Amino acid sequence: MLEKDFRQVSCSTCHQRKENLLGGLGCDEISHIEDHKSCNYYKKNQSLFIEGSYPRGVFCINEGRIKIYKRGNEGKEQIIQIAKGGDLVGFRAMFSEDVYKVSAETLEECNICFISREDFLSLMDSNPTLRKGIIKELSTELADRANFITNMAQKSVRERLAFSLLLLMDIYVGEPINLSREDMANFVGTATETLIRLLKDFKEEAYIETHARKITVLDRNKLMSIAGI
Amino acid sequence: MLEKDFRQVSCSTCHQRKENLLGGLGCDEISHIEDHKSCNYYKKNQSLFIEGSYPRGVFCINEGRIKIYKRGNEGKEQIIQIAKGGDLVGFRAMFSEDVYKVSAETLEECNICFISREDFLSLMDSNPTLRKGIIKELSTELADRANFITNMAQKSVRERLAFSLLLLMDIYVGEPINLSREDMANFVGTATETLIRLLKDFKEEAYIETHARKITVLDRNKLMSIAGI
DNA sequence: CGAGCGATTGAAAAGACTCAACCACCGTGG
DNA sequence: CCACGGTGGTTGAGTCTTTTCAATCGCTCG
Repeated sequence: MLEKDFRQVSCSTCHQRKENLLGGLGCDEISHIEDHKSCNYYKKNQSLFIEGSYPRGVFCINEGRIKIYKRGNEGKEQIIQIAKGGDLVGFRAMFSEDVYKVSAETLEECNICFISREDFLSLMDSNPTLRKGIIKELSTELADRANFITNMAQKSVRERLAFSLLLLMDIYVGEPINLSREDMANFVGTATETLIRLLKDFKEEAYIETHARKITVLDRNKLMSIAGI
Repeated sequence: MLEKDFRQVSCSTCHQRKENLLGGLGCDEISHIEDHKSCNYYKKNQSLFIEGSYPRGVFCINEGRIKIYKRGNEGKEQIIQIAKGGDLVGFRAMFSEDVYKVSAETLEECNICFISREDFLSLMDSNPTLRKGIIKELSTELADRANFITNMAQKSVRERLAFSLLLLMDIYVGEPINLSREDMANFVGTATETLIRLLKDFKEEAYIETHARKITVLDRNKLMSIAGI
């Protein structure tokens, strides 16, 4: 269904760009990126980058969703974040001058542009708006992660699931949440079986409904009260 | 013992500054800060800032340790980070143009300088080195927190305790770890009683020794293997 | 010396995980 | 067209870690 979009995207007309961190660029800057970026189609479950490799640039998601995750000692994934169209991904490691500490993989078919490290950094040097946007973004995510840590440490799995479903609603706007049970468990931070049992509870209590793997939230307020918001 | 340091500190001779993010400042910049900063002595358990308030500047710790924490729904603290002499604290919320999402409180007697928001931001505008340092710091902490989240989600309390003790060794260099059991439990993310029981285990297995509340690590390697490093 | 807080211990309960089995759907190849 | 194999989803049962609640201890500070 997305076939029409799976081709070279133009930054100058890209609606995603206008809303994201690159929204404040000038015409000359855009045309420079336009000439230097590459634009690629990704299949489901394809890797963008993996933990331990060196960053070569940033990914600008045009269409599709990707998971950012970290592997624990037993190889189990912990999903840290799910990014969607419009999000910039992979720039953190570039700044820390270190290898990636997380991995990124598509959750569905994606269309993603790539801007090289050099181009992006020089853009940042010359554009204070972009710079401030990046710093603000980093700071906001830092606060999000402090919250994530606190949730992990103090909330029950049931509470975390409610919280996660609310987060996922903002990532799957206007469509049902569509994640494998395993990915969802790795996002909530629990075992797949536990996740399934709790989803069943929520379904029986009519907070959500499911069609195959797809989940629709029916009672947002109730989930908020369970999550403790 | 620290009485001698509890007075006005000079940035130009401050050893902490030379090692931290402000190490790359020029003479004129330093003297400007020198004139505008304030320097304060804090007692133990004093608050630097609390969640929900607006940031008015950054704190530069000259001496002493502070905890950065977030309160969960039941009011329980989750310690996100422990900062020590030389660390800059409280600048993240300044960039996100939002209220603090965490609180900060001294763990012991401290000597802390304060630089106003305006001074710090103008310094950042004019000094690319500082700017890059800040961005790098934010990125590094983001990676640390991804790791923290993964630990919380996947490791047992025993493993997390071993990991936390190793982190604390780097914060209490050359002296025993000195935290209340409750603070330590809130750092590890567990109940105080559970923490105490596990400390007892570690003591019986001779990985650590304790004198009153103070903890000395005896077998670093063993802790590393327990933590899974 | 007494109050009170932090530290410690014990016992019971609860939450979550593991393991094992089963089901359901889907695409493939005969 | 259908049997087959495989993956992902679901369920059950038992176990174990961790929490909770309650009680005691011990030290420090007025």
